[in-house]
Amino acid sequence: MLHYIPVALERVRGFRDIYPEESEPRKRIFEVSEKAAEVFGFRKIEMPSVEHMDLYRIKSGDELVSQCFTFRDKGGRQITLTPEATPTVVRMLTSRKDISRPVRWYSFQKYWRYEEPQAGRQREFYQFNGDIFGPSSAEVDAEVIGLAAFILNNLGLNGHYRILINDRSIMERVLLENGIKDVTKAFAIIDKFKKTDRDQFFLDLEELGMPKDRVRDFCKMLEQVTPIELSEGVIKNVIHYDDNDSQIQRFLRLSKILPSYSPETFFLDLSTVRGLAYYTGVVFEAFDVDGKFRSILGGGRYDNLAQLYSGQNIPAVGFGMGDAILEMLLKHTGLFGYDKKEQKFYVATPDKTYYPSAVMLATKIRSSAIPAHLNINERNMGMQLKEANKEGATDLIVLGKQEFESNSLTWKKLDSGKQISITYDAFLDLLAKRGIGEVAFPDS
RNA sequence: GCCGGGAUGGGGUAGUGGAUAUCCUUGGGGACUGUGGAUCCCCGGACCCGGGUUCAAUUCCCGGUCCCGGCCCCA
Repeated sequence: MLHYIPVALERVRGFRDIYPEESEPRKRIFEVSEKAAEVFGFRKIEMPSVEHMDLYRIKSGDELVSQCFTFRDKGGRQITLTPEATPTVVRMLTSRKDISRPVRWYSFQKYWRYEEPQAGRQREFYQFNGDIFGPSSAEVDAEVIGLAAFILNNLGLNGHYRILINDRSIMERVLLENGIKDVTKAFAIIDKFKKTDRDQFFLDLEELGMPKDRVRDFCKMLEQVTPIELSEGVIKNVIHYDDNDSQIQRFLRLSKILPSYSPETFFLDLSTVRGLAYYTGVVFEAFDVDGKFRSILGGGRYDNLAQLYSGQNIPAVGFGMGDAILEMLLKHTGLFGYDKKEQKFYVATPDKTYYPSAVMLATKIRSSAIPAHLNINERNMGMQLKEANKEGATDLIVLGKQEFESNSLTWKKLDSGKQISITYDAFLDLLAKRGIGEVAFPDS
């Protein structure tokens, strides 16, 4: 007697089952992102699902460490499921000294975080990651940010999102000019600007040393979101610089390049600073235009991280993009579909005696990369027709006694109902000739 | 880790301190042994778990679990 234990079959909290209805549209996210990265010249890397805990202790705070899925291996080492890509990518890069630069790498894999699940946040998620290591020009920044936009545009999201851009090195100077000493702390506060109550925000800034009479103007400045090509006007108002100021010139150059990747997509937003401590230059974040969701992707320049891990000085810029918000946004905008209308055969067998011949035929069709279903149940012809429709077949082949004896096939288009008889060899001929398209139906 | 709201077949739901728990859908089978998505018929399938109150709990109370959302955080 078999007993079943219902409790043991429950899904683990924060993890999700993905059925074909979801998995198929999701496939588009992966295909589009990876294809985009490849046409930009990025090459794919694959990373382990586990790392030594110490890899994250080096650069991250207790927060991240406390969110890790950790365990001890049989040798007592502390191991964790990877919570993010960057440390591993940097580890992989610095442990190989023979790789020529610039290095363009992308990856798209699973990560784990032990935190409370909520909208767009699970304990297991996929993240796309794209980075360029080596040169640190504005052109490199632009290429990475351009890739982010290219992916979203190719998913059909053009006009549904915008990418907010800022530069931390410039912001740092702005803050210093406004009397703030602890810049890191200020970044953390500004990062929450959009969520914080205005009066509280004023107090926080004053506490960090900003004179009372500056606070209001500073706030106004943070509220502005300006098309990136108009950056110069904004920057002139917030900081003193001359023509030899390389940081400023670099950012202005970036703002001239970006619109060529995608017009009306990029905006200067001084309140975008990102919470992470290790960003050193440009930072950026993509949001849906309605502001309904959390950020779709985020990244920036992190020139010091390789130094921290290995002593090597390797400038870097990159971004990460999770699957969850993207999926929510695609659903919201009606773009979460995958109706690839491709040809699909159903091979019906009124008489199971000839089933082996049907298999041979299906194998020929399948070898041409066209899906073919076989009638693997005991069913009468009526049921087989119904099943063919249900499975989304476009074409029906009948292979029974009549066909077998005359060395032919009955071929029916399911949308029009048109039906012909064709010799087996003629069909194979059409199959062999089909190029990229469908197997042509000889319309009389 | 903290806060709020939930939980009835696979999905969506109705309802109840007591009797065979409602309806729709999905799924399986048939009407239909060589040709259509329809229709009709039949079948399967649920009160999250544990404790308490009660003669009696799916219903009321408490705890847990999970789900949804928020906080923290956002690499």
